[in-house]
Amino acid sequence: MSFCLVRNTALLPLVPTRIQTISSAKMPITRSSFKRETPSETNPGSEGSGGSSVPELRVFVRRKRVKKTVEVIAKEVKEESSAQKFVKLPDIEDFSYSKDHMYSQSTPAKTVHLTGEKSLSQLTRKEIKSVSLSDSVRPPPNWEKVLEGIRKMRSSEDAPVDSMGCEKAGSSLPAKERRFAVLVSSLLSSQTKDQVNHGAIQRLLQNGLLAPDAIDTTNEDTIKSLIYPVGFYTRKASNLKKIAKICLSKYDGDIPSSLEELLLLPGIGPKMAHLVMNVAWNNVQGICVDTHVHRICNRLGWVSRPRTKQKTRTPEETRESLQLWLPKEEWVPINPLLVGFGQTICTPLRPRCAICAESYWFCFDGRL
DNA sequence: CTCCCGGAAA
DNA sequence: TTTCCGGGAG
Repeated sequence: MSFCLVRNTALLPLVPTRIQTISSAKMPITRSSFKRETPSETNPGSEGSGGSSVPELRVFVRRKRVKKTVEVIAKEVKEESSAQKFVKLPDIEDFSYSKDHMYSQSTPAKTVHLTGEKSLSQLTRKEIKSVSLSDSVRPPPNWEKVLEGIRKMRSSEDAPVDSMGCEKAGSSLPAKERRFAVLVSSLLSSQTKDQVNHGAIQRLLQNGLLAPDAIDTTNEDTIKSLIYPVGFYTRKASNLKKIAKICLSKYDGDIPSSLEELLLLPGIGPKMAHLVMNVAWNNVQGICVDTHVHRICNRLGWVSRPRTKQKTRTPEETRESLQLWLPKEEWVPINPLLVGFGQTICTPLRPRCAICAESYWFCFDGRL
């Protein structure tokens, strides 16, 4: 079953396959551009969320009018016929699902922005060839039950991430300082045990060095010795200085507020950038996928390489695959949940399947 | 794919 | 003693 957004954010089932052509007129495309179907008598609501599909929104764009968009489209889906290239449409504002409406049944699970100059809502009908919904991406069966089981296991066992996670950094500070603290904590936390990172942050804080101007004027060796023994402290000390300088010169002492700008900072890659967006800016651009999330999602069979059943090979692949079906309200909590689970039970080596409530039924990898 | 690094576990 | 754990960068 597919779903489609119509006016007033009502989410109604669509007939199974369909490409709707939007012709004529010059109005921007809106929710009401989608053909609306009344709920069918085949009780669409009774399906469990595990069985329902995630609509994959495809927009076919006319080639000449929107050059940049077409480039992106062509890059994403090479095997489509040259006549009709499409882009999977992610999280465009106008098309996001209303949170309180049938969220568990159908999920937007879209994150990649249309990277062209225009968002979907800015395209005119002339520029759009057609819009369709397909049901090609299905959430894994029973994912909600599995998640619930993991939550139960987590609530009875303490993981390092619970007390030391870097999202706790500087929680008592004013907003701007807090954001910087989160950024620094994220930077230091990579390749580092949570306790060690926590200690380093405390030492920086005690020395008043959790601020860009202070770091900028402090000797690199001093910083180095304060953050020791976090992993790769030498590189991190120098990255910290560079980041402080960038924050001061380009962002008025604040931290960058977009994913792209965060990624430009030395030592900040996709994992940390998403974490900082989530925690510091409270702006969910994507799932923060670290090695635990990567490993566990593959063990559970929750992610795969596009159009295959193969495991994903990198955290980035996992993130994209997971975002295709996981409801957005789970994007933030999934990280601490699975990290803790991965630290204590579903460990990379010798996972404790015997005490894992889910291993018998659901786990494909650490199976007994 | 390799390197960066310290500490913990095997 | 060796192996593993953690992201990013070249």
